[in-house]
Amino acid sequence: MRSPCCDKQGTNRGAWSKEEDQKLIDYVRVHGEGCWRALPKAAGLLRCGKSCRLRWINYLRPDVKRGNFQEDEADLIVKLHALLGNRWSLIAGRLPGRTDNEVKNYWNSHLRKKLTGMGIDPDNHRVGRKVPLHQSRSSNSGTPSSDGTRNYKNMSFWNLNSKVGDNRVRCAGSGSLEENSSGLPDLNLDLTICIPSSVVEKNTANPTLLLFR
DNA sequence: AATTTTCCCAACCGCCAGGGG
DNA sequence: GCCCCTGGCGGTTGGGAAAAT
Repeated sequence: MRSPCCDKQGTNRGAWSKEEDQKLIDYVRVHGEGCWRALPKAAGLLRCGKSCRLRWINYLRPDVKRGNFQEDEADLIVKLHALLGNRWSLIAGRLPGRTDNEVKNYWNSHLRKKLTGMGIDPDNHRVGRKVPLHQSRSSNSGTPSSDGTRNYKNMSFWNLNSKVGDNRVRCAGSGSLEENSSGLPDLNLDLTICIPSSVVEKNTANPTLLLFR
């Protein structure tokens, strides 16, 4: 049994107060990010290091973009999710100022419903049929290695070059996912934003394009 | 206006990978 | 090669806000 990341006794939990936020901001400004385990004590916070890291990354970091998602951001998330699955950190990495938590929440609360309402299975991005997720967690979250463990680090070959606002999101690799064991065809996604809606309308035979009407 | 239900999101939890000793 | 520690990730939850009754 692994020991907890910190001593839960005597640590604050739940929502952060303004004072706590300020202490964390002040500390990181002076000392920079890192060494999260030691940070709470050094910064005078009664928080676990993990909690500090999360608070900083998801909320306090100066480059965090807050507010509603733009339409092109939502489109990009859907496209990247079709390609990468629940790889929120990778998806967020293509959305400047957005965090994985934010993307994940937005997906679960908005985009999932939106797709479902359009008759698209949000798990596999296909129209009108539910494909068994025999791979469980790994089925939509990365490329499982042969031993069943996640193998994210090997994903660099995707070499995605997205640029929100540049109308350009392209997978530099083959752009397709290999056929899986269920015999389903490749998604073959070309991640190009802002396809003229008139063009998309004519391509309803392509399920992936349905997403972006 | 009061109560209940639903929705959203910040925060937590557990697991995993990588690095160092 | 093994163990421990830390950072990072994705799934889940709890509580407040908003909407519905």
